[in-house]
Amino acid sequence: MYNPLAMKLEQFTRFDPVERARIDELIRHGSRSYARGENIISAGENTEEIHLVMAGLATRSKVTHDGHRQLIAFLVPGDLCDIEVFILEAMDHDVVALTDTTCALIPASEIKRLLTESCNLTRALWWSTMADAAILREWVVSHGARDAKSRLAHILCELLVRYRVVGLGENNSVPFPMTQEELSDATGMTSVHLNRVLKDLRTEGLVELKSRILTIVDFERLSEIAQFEPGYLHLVRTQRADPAVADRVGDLVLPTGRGLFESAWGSARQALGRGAPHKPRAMAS
Amino acid sequence: MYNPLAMKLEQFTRFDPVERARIDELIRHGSRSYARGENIISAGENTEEIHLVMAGLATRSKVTHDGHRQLIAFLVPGDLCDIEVFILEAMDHDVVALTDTTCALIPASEIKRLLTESCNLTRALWWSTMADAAILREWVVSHGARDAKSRLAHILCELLVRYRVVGLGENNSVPFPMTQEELSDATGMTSVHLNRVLKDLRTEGLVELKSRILTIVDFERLSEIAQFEPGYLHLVRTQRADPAVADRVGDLVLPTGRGLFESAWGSARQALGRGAPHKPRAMAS
DNA sequence: CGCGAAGTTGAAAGACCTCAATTATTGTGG
DNA sequence: CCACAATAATTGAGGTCTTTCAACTTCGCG
Repeated sequence: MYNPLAMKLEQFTRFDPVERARIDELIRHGSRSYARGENIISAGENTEEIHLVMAGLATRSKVTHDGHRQLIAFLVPGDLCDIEVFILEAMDHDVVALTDTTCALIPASEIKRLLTESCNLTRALWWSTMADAAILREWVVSHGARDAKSRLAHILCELLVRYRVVGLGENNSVPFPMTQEELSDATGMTSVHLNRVLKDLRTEGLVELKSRILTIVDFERLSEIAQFEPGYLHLVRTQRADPAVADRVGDLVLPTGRGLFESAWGSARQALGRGAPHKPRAMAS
Repeated sequence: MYNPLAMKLEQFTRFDPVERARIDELIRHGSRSYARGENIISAGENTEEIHLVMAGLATRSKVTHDGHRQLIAFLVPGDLCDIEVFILEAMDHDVVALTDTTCALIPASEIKRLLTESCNLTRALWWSTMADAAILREWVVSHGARDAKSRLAHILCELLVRYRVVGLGENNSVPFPMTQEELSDATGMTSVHLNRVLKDLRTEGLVELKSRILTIVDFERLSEIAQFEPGYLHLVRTQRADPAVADRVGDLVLPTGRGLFESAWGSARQALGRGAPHKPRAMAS
């Protein structure tokens, strides 16, 4: 059974069979499908069931007072939509299906039970929310400090890596069902300008985007333009992590030797005596 | 003893004397001072002690490949700098003192113990990280969907409220030790442009900013320009919260009746049968 | 009082937006 | 399977917001 949540959490830790069974159990309590454009959760709601994206693509979004919509995050399979309602009184934003999307519905009580029963799973869930926050920080950097081209390139790199982590997409292609208008709401520019910038990336032979499939032709150059340093995704494959999991995204490697998980602070970690990050094998595009 | 962490967490829950003593204990394990400009934590580090800002002002920051610095968050007294190193392998950004700052050093073991001992305190800490993430989301909205003037106004409103929560500042004035250059790195514009936009706010009689004190002269109009809806800060004062705590920020009320904690989804919550949010008393500026 | 850092201002260039029209693509009913 | 409508993508021209560069002024502090 395809369990993207488990695949994602395995980026952080290794599960024993009991824990793994526990995660599989989580997604068996029911599911629901949402049509494209439908709200999965709306601001102000406080659901009793946690939504886990199983298939499709969703987004967090807010609309400003003057009608400008801003997408705040993408939710790919394996992402939890609303774990915050555990603690916060209500959602402060909408979660919208960007394409037909199905979510597993996890009763809040199940999560609560898990939090009291398994330390390892609790840590994994915590990691998940912290990794989400790290992505959010990078979005702030993108929007505040990068120009349109770099910003677009960065978001494409992010999506590629995140899809690959949950086993979706082949080679350097991933599903890309959203419209340019939606992509422009994510990158904080007009759809007209996005179209022009995207055209630039296309004519430079960096990406292809047709029939809802994004193909990154030249990941190395694109990630240079994006200043994409995957370390912020915190996909650490520690000693706890399964080597087989590591291989799942292993071919996303910059031929220059800057691997997916090698980041700007690799040297710092070495200095701290924790060793350099694992360097996956290089491989042709 | 001034304990800004407790003051902040009391926005979310009420503590019994034992819990309160536990929080006071946390900040008694030692402290350290940092000069302005000094790194409190650097990217790549993985500290054994959690840093809690007790006085001063700090910021999370990242520097892009082309040398552009982006501030990602402000850390006021009561904010935890690096609770993520519990879970993540290493910090993915720097935490820098914007003015002379002192931090309490909380041994990680103390936090761990707290997490296993007190359910209420665990929830409170979790709330704290989720409220931080909510602020981050609003920063993305600000940078992606608001123009320079609105963006600046928004960040000033945020700082005012957050300072007030921990009992700092009087009336509508708060400490504001950062330079315009640093503020421009936060708002994602050049210092030149920031200077002009700030001048506009000043000449319109909305704010005053001199000798490191920010005074918000007309909070109502400023928050209109900012489209500031304080609900995103999740400073819910539930039944668990102490009314005395509520009063601490209670005078930050928009004279029009849109209170500090009333947000766009007030009506939605009502429709869901959970009642309207608590409406603090209105009061003159 | 003098020095360095921070704040302020002007003018011109560049990035991005707006508006509007055109073309391509997708989905649907016959 | 095709025709049609609706949606999405593309392009052009001109305007606005923001940046760049450089000079100048003010402030803080020894």
